[in-house]
Amino acid sequence: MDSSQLLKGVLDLAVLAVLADRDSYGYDVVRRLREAGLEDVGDASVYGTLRRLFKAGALTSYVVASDEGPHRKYYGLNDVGRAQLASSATTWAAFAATMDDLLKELST
Amino acid sequence: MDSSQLLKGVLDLAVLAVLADRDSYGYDVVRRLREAGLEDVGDASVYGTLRRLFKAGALTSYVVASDEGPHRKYYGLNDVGRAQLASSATTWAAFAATMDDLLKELST
DNA sequence: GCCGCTATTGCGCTATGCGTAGTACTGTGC
DNA sequence: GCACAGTACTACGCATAGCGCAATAGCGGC
Repeated sequence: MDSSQLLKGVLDLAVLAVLADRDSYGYDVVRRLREAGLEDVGDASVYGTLRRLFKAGALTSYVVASDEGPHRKYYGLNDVGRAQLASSATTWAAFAATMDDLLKELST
Repeated sequence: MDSSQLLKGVLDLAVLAVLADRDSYGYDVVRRLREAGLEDVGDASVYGTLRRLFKAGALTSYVVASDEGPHRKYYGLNDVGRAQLASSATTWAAFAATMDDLLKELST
């Protein structure tokens, strides 16, 4: 849980944040992240993150059939996920503030 | 130069920011980063980052003898480094703003 | 039947940050 | 004079994350 996790683990946070809004499936998570501004996220990264979070016990999962294509594997937050989201969000905020401080001194 | 670099490459930015203030050597960079709030940075990571940035042509380097220990390898920004700092800082700001937006929606 | 869109999985690559160990120089205390 | 702590750097190997790419598969339109 040190901030080093944050250095690479921002995707986890982003994915959790998206799922907090509502349950979603991989393809849709990718779309929503890109719409939110993370245009460079690879689909494989998101699928990997979802599987990792699920394996870590932070997500629920259920499959839903679709009329417009193959089945969709929905993911949703459970209590563990919500806790992780809250704690990661806090860590992120602190880290971002630290970085902003560091960069702010450039102008002075 | 996509934002994916940022996901892991924040250390580069932090190191460049510290060096922008004044020339410095590895051991000192570590100290200053920790004082700035990045308490968990490993020394090996910083040394590695410095060597990588130097190899990439973003830093100058010169050795200075010291009275209080072994020699110090000082690093300083050159034009390439300053350009990289500026561009990374911009990318970081955009990325951080995006993440903050994503997280802000949690409360609504 | 083929193409494009939706949707997921698997494999291998690379870079990064980290831990640990090792080298080496200085000043202090015994 | 030597062990030791603090300073300063290097080298080796590890784990992991995100990425690119290919494969699979269902659907609708031409």
